[in-house]
Amino acid sequence: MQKQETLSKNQKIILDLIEKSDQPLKAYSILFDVKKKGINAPLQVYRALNKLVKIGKIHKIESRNAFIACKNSKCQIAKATVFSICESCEDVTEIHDHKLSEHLRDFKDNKGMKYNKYNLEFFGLCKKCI
Amino acid sequence: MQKQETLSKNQKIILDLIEKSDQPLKAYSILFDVKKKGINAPLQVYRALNKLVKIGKIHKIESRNAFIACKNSKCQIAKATVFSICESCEDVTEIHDHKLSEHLRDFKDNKGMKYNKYNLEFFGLCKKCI
DNA sequence: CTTAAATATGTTATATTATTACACAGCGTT
DNA sequence: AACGCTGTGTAATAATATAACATATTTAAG
Ligand SMILES: [Zn+2]
Ligand SMILES: [Zn+2]
Ligand SMILES: [Zn+2]
Ligand SMILES: [Zn+2]
Repeated sequence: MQKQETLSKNQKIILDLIEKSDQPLKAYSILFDVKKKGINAPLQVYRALNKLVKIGKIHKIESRNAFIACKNSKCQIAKATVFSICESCEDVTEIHDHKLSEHLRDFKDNKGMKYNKYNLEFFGLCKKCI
Repeated sequence: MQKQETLSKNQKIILDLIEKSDQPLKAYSILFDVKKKGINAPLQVYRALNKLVKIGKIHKIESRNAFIACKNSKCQIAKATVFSICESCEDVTEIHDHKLSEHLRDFKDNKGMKYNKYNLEFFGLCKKCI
């Protein structure tokens, strides 16, 4: 809650909207929804989104070009994200699995690369859609 | 090599191009390069790309909207991809790590979801860029 | 061999996603 | 006051991807 206070007007408006949705929102759908609040241009949305991603308040679902709020209060994990995505209903859930996180955090390739971030997306069918 | 034979003309042209590059190519850069071969429209490129992704000859790097050839001869793993991406020079490498693959293959969430695919992207700095 | 289904092609137009460029405002530091 | 930093507003445009339609080619079945 400490960073929340420092958000700007546009950032707050857009974060509020994303947090109210339990599913990912697309940039232009966000734009449509916030026009009534005086945000008129794509760039205003993208600027806020970029900032919110950067500080870990939201995550981008890369395979869907959509943005979802992070529910994890201790989210220093903007840099370590795992999602499950239903390919039928498009339901997206953020996964927090300690064991999996450990494995990913500790992963070393054989090229001497230094990792500071990862994003993992699982695809399949959710309970409802099986 | 058995599936290669069944590729169509456009699919072959585009796969050849991608295989000659060791780095991911973007759709419109592919389009530019294959114009001399009579492929004139984005849709012709995207159709070939979609097919090649589907049969595992290439993979899409989701965070970059780019396509890279799969070098793994036994690539039934179109549905289980891991990449390392250098955020400085944008070098991309496909990772085949047995242990990691096992963990990902065996991963079960607590929602009863049935996975059939995953994509993992590691970000950081490669040896050259550190 | 004929027919039907499935796959691929070519073309035009359009939708969707994202950034560049420019002008300026507010705030804290020096 | 001058500067750096972050944010805003606006217009224009770039980059990525798909819809819709007409036609051709390959494959599989009858
Ligand atoms: Zn999160
Ligand atoms: Zn579902
Ligand atoms: Zn591969
Ligand atoms: Zn590098």
